Amino acid sequence: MQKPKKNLDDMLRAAKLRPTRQRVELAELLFSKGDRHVSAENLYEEARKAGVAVSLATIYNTLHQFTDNGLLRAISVDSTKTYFDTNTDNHHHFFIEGSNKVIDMPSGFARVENLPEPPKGMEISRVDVVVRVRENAKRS
Amino acid sequence: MQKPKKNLDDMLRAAKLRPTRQRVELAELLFSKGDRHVSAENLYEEARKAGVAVSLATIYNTLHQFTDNGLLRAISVDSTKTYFDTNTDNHHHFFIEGSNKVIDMPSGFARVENLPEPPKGMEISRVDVVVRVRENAKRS
DNA sequence: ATTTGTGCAAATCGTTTGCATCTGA
DNA sequence: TCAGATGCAAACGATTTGCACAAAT
Repeated sequence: MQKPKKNLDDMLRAAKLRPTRQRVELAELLFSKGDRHVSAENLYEEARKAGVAVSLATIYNTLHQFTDNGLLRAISVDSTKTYFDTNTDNHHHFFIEGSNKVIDMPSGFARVENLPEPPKGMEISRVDVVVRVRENAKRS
Repeated sequence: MQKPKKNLDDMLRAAKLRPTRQRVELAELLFSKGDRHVSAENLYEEARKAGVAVSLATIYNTLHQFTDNGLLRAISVDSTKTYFDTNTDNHHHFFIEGSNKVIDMPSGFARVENLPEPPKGMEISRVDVVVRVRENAKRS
């Protein structure tokens, strides 16, 4: 289910964030088009194209605030960039080596079985599965 | 150094790398103490303390060469740093949030079931599982 | 009016690169 | 010898930060 635009303000308020112009506009970009994976640079470009005036610093701030407040999820694959996932449900990812792309795996797939006990005094906060894929070896 | 390094030399040769002084000494640091996870900065420090003369650039080069040749494995958890694992077998990791530590999970644990088909034209190169853990919420 | 957020540029941090100099086979 | 390695410093790219200004409540 999609987060309707009417409720962007509420969504932000619920996340204890003031619905400022930038945050609302970025939220709209992020949450009105289905699940996505964006990098800061990405979103910055997109905002520019959409005529949304925001600085890169604010993009970073906003992405982190959204993440800290559960609106986004940061995913770390092996590129040097951080990607943010608008889908905060439990699901995993494909990572395309070479093009450094991240693709959602349909949820329900890649269940992890037989987890060991976490170290003493620790609790599991999250389990991430990244399936690295590469182009099939070509034998033309 | 008294202990013959013949085995290290051979390991490097087998990996198609010239057994230079730096590479042999770094290999010794890396592979003579059981499984470890090091960052470039880490290893640099350790080398310095051990009186091994290497530049940071060479550390990076060496880590990557070792990785490219199957002696090491790069792991990416969500910190901004890259860690290298001396255990190249199939196994997964705990990541301690807060202290950014990486811990090996005994191999055989964390089997991933029900993997979806990779995208068309792609083949799976590796499956990584990272179990993020944090200190238990204290309820005292 | 206060508090909180934003923009900009400079600063940081991990990592990479260019290039002159060495070194192992 | 001489291709391949190394060291250094400068270059880099992503991200963060300091601080004056602007906007939300």
